Amino acid sequence: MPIHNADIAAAFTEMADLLEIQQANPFRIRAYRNAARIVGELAREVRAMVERHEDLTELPGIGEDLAAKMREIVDSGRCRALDRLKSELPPAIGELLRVPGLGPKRVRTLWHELEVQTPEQLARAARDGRIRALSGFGAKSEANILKSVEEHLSKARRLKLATAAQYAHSLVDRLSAAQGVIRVEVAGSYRRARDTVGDLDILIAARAGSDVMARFAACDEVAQVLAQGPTRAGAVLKSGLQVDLRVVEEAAYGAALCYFTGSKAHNIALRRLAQERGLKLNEYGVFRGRNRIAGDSEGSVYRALGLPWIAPELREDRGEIAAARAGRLPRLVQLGDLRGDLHAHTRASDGHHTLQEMALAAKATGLTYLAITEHSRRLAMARGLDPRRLAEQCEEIDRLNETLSGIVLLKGIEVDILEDGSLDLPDAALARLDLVVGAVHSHFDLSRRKQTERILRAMDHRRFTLLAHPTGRLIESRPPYDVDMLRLVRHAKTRGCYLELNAHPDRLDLSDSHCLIAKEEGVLVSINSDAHSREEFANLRFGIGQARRGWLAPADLLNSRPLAELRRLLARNR
DNA sequence: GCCGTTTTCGGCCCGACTGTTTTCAGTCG
Repeated sequence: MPIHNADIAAAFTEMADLLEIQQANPFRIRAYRNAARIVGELAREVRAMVERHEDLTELPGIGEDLAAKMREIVDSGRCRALDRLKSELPPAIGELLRVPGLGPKRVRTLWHELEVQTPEQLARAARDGRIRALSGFGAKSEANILKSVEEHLSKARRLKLATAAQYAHSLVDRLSAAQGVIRVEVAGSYRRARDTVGDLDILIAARAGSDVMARFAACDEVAQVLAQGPTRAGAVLKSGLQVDLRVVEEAAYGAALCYFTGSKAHNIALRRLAQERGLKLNEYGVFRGRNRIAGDSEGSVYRALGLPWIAPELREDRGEIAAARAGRLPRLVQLGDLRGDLHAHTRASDGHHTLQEMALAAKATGLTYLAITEHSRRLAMARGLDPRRLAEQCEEIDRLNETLSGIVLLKGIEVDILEDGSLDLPDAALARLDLVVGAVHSHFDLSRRKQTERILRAMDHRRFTLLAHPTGRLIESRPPYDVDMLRLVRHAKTRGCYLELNAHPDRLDLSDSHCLIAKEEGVLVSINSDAHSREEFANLRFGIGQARRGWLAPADLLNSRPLAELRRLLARNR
């Protein structure tokens, strides 16, 4: 089986877990965790780099040792150092570190004293009352551990960004109304627009004596308060979502926002930068000795470190600090940069509104053109169009365009890419369309080679313009199909076609790192809603968030172009 | 284990909260 970056990342994470339980040098552990993150987010396949004898130590955080381990994993599928560690420790003990409240020390104690090696054994030990007798533990710890391990076993999943947004809005409204509150903002991975969030981090600037903490604890959504101090609190909502609250004075708001937004890796890099300049950065500000020299706004914090402000979506320690230093941060795309949307459905297939209703909704969203792209006949479930119905819709669009103002409908199709890479409609049916959006809706489990070649072949079709949701993933429910994205991107470049960033919050496909590949290879991306109803144009904002995480600027997009330029770009490969 | 406009050795981010601790260790973010 070929080795993918995720396999290497998993091996390094396991190394870190096991080393942590062995109480190895914490910086060595960090090096493995850091490497796991770097490899996991890497746009290019390590396997391909090894085959081309590229120098892996060029990657940040990868030195001679880790490079050798990466080569070993690629070549043999194994890592002897990891095997050795696994032979010294119970095989699955790293899993215990995932239980909240347990760190390496406690896991080690539980293992040595009670022979606990799995979450199931941990739950049993807690129920039997054996944990409270251990030194450093007590009845309260035992109860907490039981609760967390039971939750862990029932698998608390991450929430999709759009779902978290609903809870976030309601909490922010509630907390804003508390006495003495000046500002409220959701920070964390939510603010960085990650596609899923594990918890909500809410930051509040408040005057002394504010009752916001008490208000928070008394919110009716709160199921359980986990921790509560004067400046910090944590709670679990009835929905299962965890919320962490932090209250700061106004003068420290910017530093706290920065700290609470993360990512952790970005924060560490910033603090190191502060150190180099003889400064100290914490959540209260930037300090020279005891003097706070910045902290009321994020801008002041970055300025004190000699940097321009960095957008939250870039704060992943993926080169943004170096780019900021060099004055080379991209001007990230914003919702207002979108001129149109190239993927939407109506009642003709599985949408809920008429052509006219969709056109007016798109116009109200601020768009100037909208491509109607129904499913093709193979997707019978979605009432996919055959050539006759497609021709009828084209005529209807022509008629409607004569009456519309401020918005132009484009004629398109979301045609199925069949298993062999051919398209689900004949050439003649596609010929009169403004664009042909191709999509994979079946045979998700082909081998990487077959899946890749299937899509390459579809791109070879002279009418093909845009690849919809390129990996087919459904967040938290269906993994992406196995495909060589770099090859797809390069082929799109030579064929003069484009890639979609599907903005539906269940998809967000292209992902952020795939956007980076497209940008580097010079292939334009179209951020499309895939709207099946008028309301779903609002999803475009999630696509914008993902595009910003992928460093995309307006110039990297297809649908930031005015209609005339778009038409030229669509015609390029005809 | 990585890294280097002081360095190939000696650093490596910083603080809050909990529980069990009588002064702090462990965990978390």
